[in-house]
Amino acid sequence: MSSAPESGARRPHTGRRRNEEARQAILDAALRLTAAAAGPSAGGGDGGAVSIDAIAREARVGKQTIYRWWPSKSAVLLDALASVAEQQIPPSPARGSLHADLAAFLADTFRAARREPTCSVLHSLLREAAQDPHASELLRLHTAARRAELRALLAGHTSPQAPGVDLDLLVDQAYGFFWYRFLLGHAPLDDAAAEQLARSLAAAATANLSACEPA
Amino acid sequence: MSSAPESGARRPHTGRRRNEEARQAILDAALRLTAAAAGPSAGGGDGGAVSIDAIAREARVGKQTIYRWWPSKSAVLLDALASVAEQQIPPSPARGSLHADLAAFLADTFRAARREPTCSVLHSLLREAAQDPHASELLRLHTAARRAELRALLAGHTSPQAPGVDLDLLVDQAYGFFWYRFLLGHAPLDDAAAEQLARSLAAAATANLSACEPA
DNA sequence: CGCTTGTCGAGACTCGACGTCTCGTCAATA
DNA sequence: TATTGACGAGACGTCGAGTCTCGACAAGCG
Repeated sequence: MSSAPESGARRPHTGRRRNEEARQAILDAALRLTAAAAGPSAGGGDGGAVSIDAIAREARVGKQTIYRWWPSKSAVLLDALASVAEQQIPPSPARGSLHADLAAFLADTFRAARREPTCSVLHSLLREAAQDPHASELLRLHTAARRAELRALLAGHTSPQAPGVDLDLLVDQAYGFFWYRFLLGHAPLDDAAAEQLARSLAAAATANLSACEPA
Repeated sequence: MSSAPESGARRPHTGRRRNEEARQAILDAALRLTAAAAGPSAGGGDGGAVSIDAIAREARVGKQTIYRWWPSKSAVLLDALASVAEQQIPPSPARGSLHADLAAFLADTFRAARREPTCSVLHSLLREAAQDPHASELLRLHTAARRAELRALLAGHTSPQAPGVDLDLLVDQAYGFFWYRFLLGHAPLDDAAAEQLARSLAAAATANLSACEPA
């Protein structure tokens, strides 16, 4: 994440400066290769493995230059994703009903995850997260902001402190659904799915703590 | 999966037979090592990487003996998991309310995933699934039965063919929630979580297609 | 009994990736 | 101008996957 390390105690910073072009080249190469490895023909985008060596070669950069600024491949991918995601997801729209806001939020999320190179990078990130607890932590931190957005959206629509409704539970239902389908690919993550999921979550959120037994 | 390959056209089967002890030793070694690699002290159970070489060494078996019968490490782990899961999850209990049945089902699932060596093996499986589409397919197939159980449970309680309620959506919400928390580990998968998730899903299932706008 | 077939344990082998290390070079500061 | 530190390039050690070969062994068949 921290591609610009904390200069901490205001060091005089003698010596050669960091090459900004190299940084961009590395990030771009990571995006390009990850998307390409997903298969130029197959649109699946499962993000075939991309090695650090390949990124360095593609970026015309020494491998050490990567390891000097990023602790792991996950960190590089996360930075690369951040450089793309800035102009990916539109800001939260006007406030309508809970169901409408939810549907819009989820549809935006799903749509961003369908686009390249985001799709392939997310796959690679998921792979790293499953492998390395440290990468898992990084991914958690990186998605925390978006999670908080969803949580705030839910909180803004439910009755204040309605007991029996755990917002974190709903957030995990939403993002769990997303990552689950994203990983397994057994069902689509399209606008229809976003719409249905929004309806389901809205129903769960509004049914506060009333006993749910239909009989 | 097919540790007993299709004999197909009824071959006469000349030559030495498969060593059943070796098969068991491999499965046991896979379970033992995966659980051990998770950290004997730390109860996290994130399932540190276990190599095929290590399994072969632990099982006192040639590496080729593993590759002869299983196509990949995932297949070995899946078989090992299956040999454990048989006596892990109790059969579906008596039918009560939707909420009660759901809570019982989820609690059983979560509980099984907390036990060793299941926990570590699931982590390894998740890692493999994220890496290799083929492993992902294997995992999907292996969990299909349990998914179908949950789907049947839901179908048995909801009004027949209630429009607007997509059972697959609910199943993905449940299992997505499970895998999401299992991967990230940011929140517990305990009985309380199962109870809350059951309530949320039951609410979503019973609120059929009525417009969910509270306003 | 031998011959054939196919598995067994063991280990050497290639291949690819990770991460470290060392060059000689180059830019910026002091 | 000397020092400092990033730069490209690439060698290196390590590890795991998967393949291959080897001699030994166990079954069926003639």
